[in-house]
Amino acid sequence: MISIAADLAEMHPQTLRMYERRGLVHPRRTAKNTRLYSLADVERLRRIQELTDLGLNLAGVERVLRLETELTAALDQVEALRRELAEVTARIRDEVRVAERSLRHDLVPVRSTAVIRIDRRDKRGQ
Amino acid sequence: MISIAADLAEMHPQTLRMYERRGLVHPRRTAKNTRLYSLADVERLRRIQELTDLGLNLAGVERVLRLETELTAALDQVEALRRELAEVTARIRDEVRVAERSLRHDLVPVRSTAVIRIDRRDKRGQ
DNA sequence: CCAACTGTGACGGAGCGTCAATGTAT
DNA sequence: CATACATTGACGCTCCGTCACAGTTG
Repeated sequence: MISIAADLAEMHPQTLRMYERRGLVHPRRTAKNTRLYSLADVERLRRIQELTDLGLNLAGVERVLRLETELTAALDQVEALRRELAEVTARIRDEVRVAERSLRHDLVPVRSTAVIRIDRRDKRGQ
Repeated sequence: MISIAADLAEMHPQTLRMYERRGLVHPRRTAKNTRLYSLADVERLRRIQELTDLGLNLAGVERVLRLETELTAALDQVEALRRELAEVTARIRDEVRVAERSLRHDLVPVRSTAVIRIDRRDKRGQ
């Protein structure tokens, strides 16, 4: 299995063994100690090659890979929070509109203070 | 100025010059071409030393530093969004409470539908 | 003239990829 | 027996930190 993984990643098998020894990849092992590389492993190997081609050290590659995962996680979190915030603001706007309409229609003889207050919040919320 | 910077960073002046040539640090220059290191530069030098002590390549150091700034920016953004979201939810809760109170106090003979609708939103909002 | 800066060139150690040798299982 | 895997040792190449030398400036 290491030969085809090396072929897919365009690297020497020895290099793959070295990377495993350094803890950069963790291929599965068969019962008879043969390395088994998953497609994710091969993909990681290609990523390692990109970084080493840029002149990166193996230690640097390791740290960069870890930082990249942290960064993508943080960016995903930013995206999720953005969506949540947009959803909440949209909901409050609908909320205000519904409340306003119900007040206007159902409670015609109301004192105008409550309605005015809600209107101001709506503008500020944008 | 390079000598005291090297002393503060516990590195050889030649190393500092090399780092500048590689673009890792950008010390200011005096009129007569002498390097001037700010405290931020020295701090960056110490960070570089930490990474190289971990076995990092210079290319790796460069990339790691860039990734770290991106990561901290993303984390700061996460923090800001979190705060904003908390603020918005808190404001909508106050909003509902104020509206509810004004309805209860000012408009006693109201049809109860509007009040009930607002109450449900408040619980869901948590 | 000395001290400290600038630059460039060279040397030694370490990391890394590859090759070679040897052993084992299919 | 041939093939593919495993491990280990050794060889070059490059990177990097340091030293050495030469030129400027205060």
